[in-house]
Amino acid sequence: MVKKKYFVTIKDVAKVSGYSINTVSRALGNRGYVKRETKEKILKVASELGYMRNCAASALRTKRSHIVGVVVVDNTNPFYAEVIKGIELEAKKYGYTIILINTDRSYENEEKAIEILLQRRVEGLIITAVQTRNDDLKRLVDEKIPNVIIGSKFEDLTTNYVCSDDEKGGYLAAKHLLENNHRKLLLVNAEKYKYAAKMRELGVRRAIAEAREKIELEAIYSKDGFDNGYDTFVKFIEKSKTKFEYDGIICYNDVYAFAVTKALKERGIRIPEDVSIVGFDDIYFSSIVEPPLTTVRTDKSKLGAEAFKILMNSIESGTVTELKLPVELVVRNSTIKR
Amino acid sequence: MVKKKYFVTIKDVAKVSGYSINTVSRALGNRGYVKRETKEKILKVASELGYMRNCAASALRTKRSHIVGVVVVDNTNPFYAEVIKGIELEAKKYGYTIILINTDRSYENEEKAIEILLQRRVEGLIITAVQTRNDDLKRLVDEKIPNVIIGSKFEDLTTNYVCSDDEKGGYLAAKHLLENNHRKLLLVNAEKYKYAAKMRELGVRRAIAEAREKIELEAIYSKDGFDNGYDTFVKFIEKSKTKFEYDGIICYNDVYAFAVTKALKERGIRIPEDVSIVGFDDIYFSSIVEPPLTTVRTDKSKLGAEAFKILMNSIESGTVTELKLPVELVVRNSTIKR
DNA sequence: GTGAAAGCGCTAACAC
DNA sequence: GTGTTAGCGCTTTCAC
Repeated sequence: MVKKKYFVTIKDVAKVSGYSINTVSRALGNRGYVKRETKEKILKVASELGYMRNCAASALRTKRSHIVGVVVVDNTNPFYAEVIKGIELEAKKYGYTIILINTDRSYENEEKAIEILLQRRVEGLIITAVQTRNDDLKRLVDEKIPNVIIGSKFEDLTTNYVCSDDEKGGYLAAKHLLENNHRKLLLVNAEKYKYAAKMRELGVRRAIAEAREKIELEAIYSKDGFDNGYDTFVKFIEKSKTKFEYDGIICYNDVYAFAVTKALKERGIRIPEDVSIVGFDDIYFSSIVEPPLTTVRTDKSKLGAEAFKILMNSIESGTVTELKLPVELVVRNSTIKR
Repeated sequence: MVKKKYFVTIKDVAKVSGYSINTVSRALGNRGYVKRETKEKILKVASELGYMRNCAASALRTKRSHIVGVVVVDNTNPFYAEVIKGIELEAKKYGYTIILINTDRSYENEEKAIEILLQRRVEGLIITAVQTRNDDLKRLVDEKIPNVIIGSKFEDLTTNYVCSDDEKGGYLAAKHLLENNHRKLLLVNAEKYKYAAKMRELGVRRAIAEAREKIELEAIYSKDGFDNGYDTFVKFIEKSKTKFEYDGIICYNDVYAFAVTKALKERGIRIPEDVSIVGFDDIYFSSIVEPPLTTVRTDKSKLGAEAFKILMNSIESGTVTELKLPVELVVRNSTIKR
């Protein structure tokens, strides 16, 4: 057995300093009236003894854990990774820490994650939802447990939301291609049940509807991830026996764009000479790949930071906020004028 | 003020079920003797009332928080992201959760992170160290707080370590180039104070020492990250007025390799025709970029999972473990026979 | 098998 | 300003 480390308690500090437990508690907690020199003496003793406050104990007493739960689909996804970073950094400023749980895209895991976090008495939850079901989230809302959903929205659920302006993003992507004389577009979208997929497609279609000329648009839908995107796209282009005829492809996100790029390159189709590609998110690697990817930039760490702030507000004052962060088109070399 | 949510306690369950607090506790905790039907009754009441155990309370009582602290340099770095995922997944299996803190490469932040986590009474810490100083880690070891260090090693610190076989990796990378008739090598390494950088270079030099022919090797050192790697490399090649003359480049990791690739492409130097490039880590994007990167694969999520298991052992039995995970050369198209 | 009582480390209410 | 007391929700002796 490892030699158990015993921590110094305020009781120890009280004994050594000669003050009562209570006075020590107040001195250490910067709260209530304590004579300045008393406080200094206590602080000195505390630091000499190596006192370290026990958060579990004070959480139990005050009913505030200063922990928030963060539930994401996959922390290795560059998008979520940035979001997490934003949350963590902001939380630090408020004296909060985060417990992170991955759901790996499974509703059951999401449910379990929430359960675990509630047992830990997190003060609130920030969730990037799996989106296949949302009973677990409904329950959160019903039980008035502060939460904010990042990146999606449920019509049947009134709660805090933070997302990017996906519709606008889709619009900008399509507009960019149209302005550069693309006429046959392909949308490689994520599955339709996803809120962001729906909104991005809506934006794309709005841009097309606004166009004076006749624009062709085809849409295909793929499960998440590079491999799924690749497979879906390859199947699609191999099904149509004719030569690849689109002059512009809008992808659900940058990872999809990488997958599409790979498939095209393998078939000798050049980017951007033969076909332009637009991504979404502007993850780190999008500026590095060849050709650098034109994409709709979302502010991922801000998404996280804002989510945290909104959560704090919700905890303090029960406010309900829906925030839509602006997006921005970043033109690089994967698109060209036709 | 938000309507405070009150949680059901075992006291409530006791009152409703008619049993004592204690019996309820035992029934719920699967511990001690409880008659089967009593237990069933209690479980039923608990679930009806929506009872949810308060971890903070039991942690206070049992002195086991079932939380481990995870301190990383940057959770968005694809390498660390995978490590975190490995830790989190393994922790879940053991009924543990993780609190994540980024240090952003600052020793002060690392120190603060550890302090915060100890206040939360985590049972142990898993740390990817900043490596510029290690007094904070020494203190952990001195105070017998279970910890494991991932990816580096301090000669003056006896504790648990998990890392990849960096020396072997460097060796494999260099060997691969040598076997393919490369004769003028460049090593674009990380800063020398980093353990992994040192070991990888050692491996590279061992391979060269074993070679029968005369091999030229130059080494340059760069701070971490794509931009730093790019700047350092560009400065290096622009300093030497002559034409770029290396036929093989070994990079500290894949991100460095991407940076080098970019700089070379911009100068019309072709990969692999003019120069071969080898990376390290095999992060997700290495197989996607053009050309797909030859690299030394490390098992990142396993690094995390093993670290967690070792931490558990250390907590339970005070064992001290040093684990070196095997690496493997993944040959792709960025290297070629000369 | 079950219950009563004490206490983990801390904070809050109320005396003094 | 400071001390006394009670109690957060749980587990752990130790009776019965």
